Amino acid sequence: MLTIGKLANAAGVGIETIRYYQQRGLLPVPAKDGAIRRYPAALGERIRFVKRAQELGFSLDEITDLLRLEDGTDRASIRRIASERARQTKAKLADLMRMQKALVHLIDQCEHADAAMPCPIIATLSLGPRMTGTSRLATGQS
Amino acid sequence: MLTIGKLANAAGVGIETIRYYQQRGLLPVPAKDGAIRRYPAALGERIRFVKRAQELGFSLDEITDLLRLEDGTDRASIRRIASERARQTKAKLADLMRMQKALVHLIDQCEHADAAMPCPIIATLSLGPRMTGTSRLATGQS
DNA sequence: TTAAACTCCGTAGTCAACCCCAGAGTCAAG
DNA sequence: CTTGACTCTGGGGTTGACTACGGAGTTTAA
Repeated sequence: MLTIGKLANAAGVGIETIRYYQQRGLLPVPAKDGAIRRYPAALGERIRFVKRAQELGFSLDEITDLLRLEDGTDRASIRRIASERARQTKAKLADLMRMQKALVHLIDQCEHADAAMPCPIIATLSLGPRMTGTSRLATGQS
Repeated sequence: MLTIGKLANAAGVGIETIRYYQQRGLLPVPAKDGAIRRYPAALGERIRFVKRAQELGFSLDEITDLLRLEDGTDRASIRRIASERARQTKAKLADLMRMQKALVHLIDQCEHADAAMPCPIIATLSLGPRMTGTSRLATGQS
């Protein structure tokens, strides 16, 4: 049994992260032992589960779902969550690739265009997207 | 000269977006004509400039800089901003590609693994990243 | 002329995933 | 028994790009 600080340290996160995960229902809030709560060391694994899932792009909401399926028996549900993530990652990839292509193209044009002309980057932004790909790019961030 | 509503409509944004851009210094605040401000129709172009730059992934801060270089004469500065954006986009692309690759791999494993075994997706998240790529993935979103 | 629609300005809320702080209490070492 | 490191609870702040709200004044169409 660890104090919250030791647990945080062992799992490589901040204390606030643990408290936040408790609020979100990702981690249990253990009963108090006196005035202070004691955490099973095994919770470190759970925290690392969350962190690893985050590295794959899962949101805490999705990870909450994954944790409910943690026994690994409902593979269809798990796959559904992972597939949805893969789908969204793929979409974002497509967006970014279009952006990257357009950027590289513009920079290249700017480098090789006549020095007397106004900058092709500004010109393109001013006049509208007559760029290499035409489809709508995501405006948002995420 | 347009009212703010007409300008917003013409530029395809909400009124609040215009006010926000004014706060950020992306758009001027015209003097009042009586109790109401009137906007030159040409500001629509400026708004569309911002929106197009956003589609390429530029932040409003970067766009503020681009607007200061709007005359297109300082091509080196413009290229520096665009190149930095291209660099970051590229980095994010690399991250996303690693994620995507890992996800697809896991989903595939889950689909083809012995039904008696626990789900490989959960197993991988539980045991640690022994995945196809080893480098650190961005934890954040953005 | 009166009602609807619009404008002004400022503030506050949204989303995600935390981080930081204050003040009081508590625990372990010396 | 004191000191200092830790914990508790509750709150607010951060980032980016907005969106929503409220109440008062104003303009415009019927």
